[in-house]
Amino acid sequence: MYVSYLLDKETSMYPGSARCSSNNLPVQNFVSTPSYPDYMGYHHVPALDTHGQPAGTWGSHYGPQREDWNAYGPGPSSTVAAAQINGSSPGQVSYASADYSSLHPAGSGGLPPVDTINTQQISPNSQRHSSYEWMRKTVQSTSTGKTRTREKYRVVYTDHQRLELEKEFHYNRYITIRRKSELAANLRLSERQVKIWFQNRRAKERKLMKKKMTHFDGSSLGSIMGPGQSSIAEGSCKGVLCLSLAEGRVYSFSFDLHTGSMYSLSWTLHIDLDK
DNA sequence: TTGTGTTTTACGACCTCC
DNA sequence: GGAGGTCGTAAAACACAA
Repeated sequence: MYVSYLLDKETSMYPGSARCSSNNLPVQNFVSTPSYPDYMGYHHVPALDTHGQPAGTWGSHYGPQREDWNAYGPGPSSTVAAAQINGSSPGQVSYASADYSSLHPAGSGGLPPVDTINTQQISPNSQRHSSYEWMRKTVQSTSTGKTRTREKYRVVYTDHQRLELEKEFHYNRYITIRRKSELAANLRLSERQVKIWFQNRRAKERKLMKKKMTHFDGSSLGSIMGPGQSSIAEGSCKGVLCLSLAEGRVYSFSFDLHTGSMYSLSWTLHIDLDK
């Protein structure tokens, strides 16, 4: 098990999204990249790769929940529970998907009938969606043949869906086919939606990292450095040094060569508690 | 309230890999 | 050839200042 500690003296460098300020569940503020500046260095833990197991909770997959996530209430303890508490909006419920249909054949006992779910019970966001009948089917919206929903083409995922996706992403930036299937079933999304969400999430991370690097010295460092590597941006007085001082411990220092003093310090510590 | 900028879903084009 | 990757982009959803 890895424990990651993050210290960032320049918090302004990684402002959290204020997007959810009106929500009770500011999901992105604790799981998005800004909160994990060393996301790219997050190590996959094979020992915990129990993705082949039946879909369960974050806890069962990854051990104890992060304290940060407690505010979001207990995670689903089973597929059914997930469906019951994920606050699936009418939008998700009604989403027409071949993947979803294959996972949830009519009459199967896995999930309660859509109509029996109180879709307003968990997510504050759900209140935003009054009616999504338009999502029941897609139409060829344009002469180009593009498949779009009748009037709109994008649903807003519930906080719970985002949370679970973020947790999965935090664990592994690339989702396995099996895990994708489980997650899709748990969150009542199609596998395609999960796949695209991960693609978009990786794109977001790259964007943030690029932004971070640009902010760092006014020019891109070009790549993410691994342990033992260092880099000084050309024409810049600032640099970054990544050191692997001890097995399992990675320190990343940012410094200002102009003054010779640290202008900021951030480090990440990975400890393999199983060793 | 409204205008504007940002973020979030979703898609198409193109590429690589098996 | 299909699946899944990145990249770029459209448009809805959202936040927030004026």
